[in-house]
Amino acid sequence: MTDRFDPAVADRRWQQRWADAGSFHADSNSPKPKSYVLEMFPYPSGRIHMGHVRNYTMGDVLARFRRMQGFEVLHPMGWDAFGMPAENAAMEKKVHPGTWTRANIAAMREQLQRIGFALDWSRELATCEPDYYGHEQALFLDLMEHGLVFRKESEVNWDPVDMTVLANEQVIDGKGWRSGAPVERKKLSQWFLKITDFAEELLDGLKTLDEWPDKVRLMQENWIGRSQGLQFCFRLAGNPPGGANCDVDVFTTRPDTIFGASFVAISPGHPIAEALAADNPAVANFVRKARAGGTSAAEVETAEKLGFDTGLEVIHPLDPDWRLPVWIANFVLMDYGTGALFGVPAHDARDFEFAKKYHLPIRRVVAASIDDANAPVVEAEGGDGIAVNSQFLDGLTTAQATAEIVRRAEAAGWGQGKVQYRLRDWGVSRQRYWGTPIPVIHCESCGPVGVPREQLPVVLPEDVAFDIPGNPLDRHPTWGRVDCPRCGTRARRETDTLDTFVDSSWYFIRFASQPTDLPFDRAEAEKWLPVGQYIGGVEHAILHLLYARFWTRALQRMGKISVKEPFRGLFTQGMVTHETYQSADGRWLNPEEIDVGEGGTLIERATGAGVTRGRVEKMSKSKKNTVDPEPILARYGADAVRWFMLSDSPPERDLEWSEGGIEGAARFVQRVWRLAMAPTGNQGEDKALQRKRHRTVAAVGEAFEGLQFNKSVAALYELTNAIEKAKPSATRDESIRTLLLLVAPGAPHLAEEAWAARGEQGMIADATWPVFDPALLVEQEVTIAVQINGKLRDTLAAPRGLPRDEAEALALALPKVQSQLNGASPRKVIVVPDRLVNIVT
RNA sequence: GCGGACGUGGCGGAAUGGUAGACGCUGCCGACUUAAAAUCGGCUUCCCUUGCUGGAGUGCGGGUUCGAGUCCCGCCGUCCGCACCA
Repeated sequence: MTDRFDPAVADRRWQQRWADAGSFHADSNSPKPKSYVLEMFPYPSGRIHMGHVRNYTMGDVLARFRRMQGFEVLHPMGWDAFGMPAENAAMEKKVHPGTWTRANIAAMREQLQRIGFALDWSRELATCEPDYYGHEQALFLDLMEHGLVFRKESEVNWDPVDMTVLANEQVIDGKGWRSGAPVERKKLSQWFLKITDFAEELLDGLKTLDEWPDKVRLMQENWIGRSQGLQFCFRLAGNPPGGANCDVDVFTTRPDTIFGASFVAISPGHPIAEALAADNPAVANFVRKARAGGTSAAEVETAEKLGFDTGLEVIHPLDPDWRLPVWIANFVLMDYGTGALFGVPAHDARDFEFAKKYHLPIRRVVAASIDDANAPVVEAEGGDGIAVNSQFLDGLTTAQATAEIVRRAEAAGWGQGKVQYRLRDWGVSRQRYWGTPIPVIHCESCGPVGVPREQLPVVLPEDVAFDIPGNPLDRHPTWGRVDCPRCGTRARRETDTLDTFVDSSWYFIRFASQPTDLPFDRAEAEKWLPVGQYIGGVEHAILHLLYARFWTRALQRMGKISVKEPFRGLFTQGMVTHETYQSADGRWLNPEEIDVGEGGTLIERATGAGVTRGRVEKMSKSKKNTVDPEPILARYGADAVRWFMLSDSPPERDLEWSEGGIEGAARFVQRVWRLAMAPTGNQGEDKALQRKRHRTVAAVGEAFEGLQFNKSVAALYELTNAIEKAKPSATRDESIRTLLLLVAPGAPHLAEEAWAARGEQGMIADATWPVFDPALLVEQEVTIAVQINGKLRDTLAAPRGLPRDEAEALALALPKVQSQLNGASPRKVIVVPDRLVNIVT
């Protein structure tokens, strides 16, 4: 028997055995209870990074734990394989995006297998393959047929050099992130999914997700942004009474401040503004200027409020003689509410700033009490209070006044209560090649028509070139030329592709069931769904998780599936971080570029200049602080790397990579191995160790249930320490066996190798999770703390269940207590059985 | 600006209102060894002290309680999300 565990041999051996035995194959027809464990699937960038390793190790531990508990486990893996990096690679390296992507997938699959994850590779999928995206196209057609898809002109960030639409994150200081060209705003006809139809449902559904982090639920709640208010109409002054009864529609959450209005502001994109701009150069000029402003947070923060007085006036709905000027203002958003608002400078910070600048009236209509009606307004007061200077509302609370105005507006017909959402419909058009083709054909006479289902999948053409910017699908000579499926005349294929977030909105359903002729088989998918535990980065807290929830609900509404929420449990894990180094002139440096100089100072090898130790940050190429998992795996083996990922930090927090940490994990692997190699067949019972064993089984199981892997590691270290200190006994042999079972989810190769070496039957991957006896969890001998006035003075050993009065007597008899009391008798004695005695003087 | 989380040794972090610092990392001392590695034993919150005893201690200031890292109030700091959403 070797005295060292050799991962170089053992890792491969067991990975092969598991594969040969099909150990992690998920059987949909198994009679066992089902458990679906899923980690967010990776983008195939080319190499696995430490973040992946941490994410997938957590899921793997849970999956293996569930199997040992007797569940039929679905733990699949796939590839979020469409997206821009493949096209960038195509442009830079002259390789086809598909070639690049598939090579990356092959490399990363190999890396994942090298770490020994318990994955069902038979269900592997890649979103860039027609056998995946073809089904997605079918689902898109379903959504179209149910009225959940529409086409709309919308403004996009357009990069005129790369000839493509950019996401907001890709616009840096007003310039395209790749080309550096100033980004233009351009109106394009784009495809949208009606996620706003589900706003209320998605919001309400959050309440049912009690296994999600509060933080994520709150973020989604804010993102959906429900607000209740009043939508009402202003009539333009001078319009004939019999004309249109609504000229300017506005929305407000503060109807109670209606008597504080001093202007109406409309967005530069508002139809009235556009109409005025059409024949008034001054207006056109202003509109152009107002729209030029950037959308970044910093620009918005510092942007000056700009306004243009149109000269138009509207009539106050509650006073026909009261006229309000209509301004065009740059801070009014066209795509929220109605694109118009009434300004109440006294009670809204933006309106206040605007009114100050353009010398508009500032009129208090809310005060702390009716007596403060004429208190000066020095800054906008947005809070609730008592209505003042508001005619019939005077004296009412904000809530009462709001209700009263809504009631009157509805009764008189000039407005009505309304719920407004911040959530926008989901624009899914991308002017890119490497994505799912939108299955639509544009016909001159029939309009956009869905591709007939028998023609699916609409496959991306392979013969494309990336030597010139823009979407190769647009300039492909034949791909776009098709006949209209409805009238047969010459038509044109849609060349936009779908946002890759669509691909990731249903992959977890396809994992559960993958027939060839359908996106999924309902009955089979429902055996597994919802995902029991989903694990991924918090950066997806909003977009991906919201889109997947929407998609699932849309499928449910269309009668394709009965689950409403795709992910029952969600866990957002922290990042893997590492220290950083910067040169004197601010360049990030690799640790290899640094020498340690005299007195421990850091010196840049190339220049001899000083180096500063930067903050510990998320591993990233730009900060040069990445650690490639591959050489670490080669050096320490899969189990040590897995173990380190579980140790040290609570999983929801960041984990700092350290050499010491991985060394410690590797050391533990060898300690367990040495224990496992100890001779068996010993006699005798060790009661203390027996209790420790049972307590550890309980503690590790509980920690796994709560995904508190760092606590499971600590408990296992304690058990290991206890076994090492114990003398040989039958209990000790049994404890070592238990240790292997408990370690198996985290360090499976070690556990298998030791299991086999000890002559145990079968693979430990198929073993049953140990049970514990609750009666053995409590010690029979307890240590009771003895306090005087809450300060610890001594302890005393006592049998468990010692009566209160006996505990009190024992405590009072202690010499230390006697000397502290100095003859005085205690005023009061608090006894907590088996825990403590507190003597109050 | 709005919303949220967090603050405990040299470091990562444990602690149902009941012995703060489990467990790990680092460091120091010792054993084994020709030596090194590996391994094993011990110490490692701070202050006074030879040691024992003692005192202080969970960001800061108050409060509730026999008892507070934990609960309440007010500050300070760090991090995260959203952001002209009417």
